[in-house]
Amino acid sequence: MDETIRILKALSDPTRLRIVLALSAKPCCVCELSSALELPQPTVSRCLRILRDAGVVVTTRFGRWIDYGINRDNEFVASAVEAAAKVAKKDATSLADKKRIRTADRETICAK
Amino acid sequence: MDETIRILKALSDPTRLRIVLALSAKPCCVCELSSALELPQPTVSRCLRILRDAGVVVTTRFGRWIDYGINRDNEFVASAVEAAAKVAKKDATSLADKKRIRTADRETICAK
DNA sequence: TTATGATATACGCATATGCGTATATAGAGA
DNA sequence: TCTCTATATACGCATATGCGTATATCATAA
Repeated sequence: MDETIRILKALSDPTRLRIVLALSAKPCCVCELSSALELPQPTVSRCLRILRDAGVVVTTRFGRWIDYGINRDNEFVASAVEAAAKVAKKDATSLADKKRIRTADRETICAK
Repeated sequence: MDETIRILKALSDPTRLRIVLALSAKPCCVCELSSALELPQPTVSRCLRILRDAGVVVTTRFGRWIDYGINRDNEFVASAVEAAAKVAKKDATSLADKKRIRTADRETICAK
């Protein structure tokens, strides 16, 4: 139950839920999120740390980047994210975020 | 999305989730919850206020008591509670709570 | 092995949260 | 209408949380 609370707590912050919903569209790295959601890099990094500690997201390294993705292996996470994504289909911010995430290209973003 | 955040925030507290899981077994009043979960009455009342404001629970008056129940009309609430209940099936506290809730009798509790 | 760049952490601050204790309110029943 | 009692709120306190700014870390690519 403690784990469930930690997951709910992690999801119950606007910035973090925004990130989670973006990740549910496509796994991506800190810089892509930071760019697409227009959030400072430390903010994104901190949010992801909390989400990771709670077991909401998992990481995979791809060369110089670390990809974050939804931890669908966790049943509770999977159903909670799915339920939230359903609601988010009517949310302008989330829709715009997803669009920008899909077209985000880290080669371009990071080469600056 | 704001509503979703409010629901998640309301659920992401141990005491409140405990109450919600108990209510998912049987709608009941403040004094029954207070007695069955062994929590001070103001604590239960405050928790229920927050859950109600968030739209997680709804109230019905029955004579001198006010029954609180899960607001299953809200899709997100319904799926979140269902998912949490699934996890709670393996939780000792929650199982014990439910058992006490089912046998709780407010006539006895309140007549003291 | 070193430099670069992606990611993570530290620190400080303002705000939010949860609870215990005491007290108020409001509706049912007489 | 008045009383009783189930429920709600007030207040104070200790703790937790989120973010901006600055800086540290560390794996990769050269």
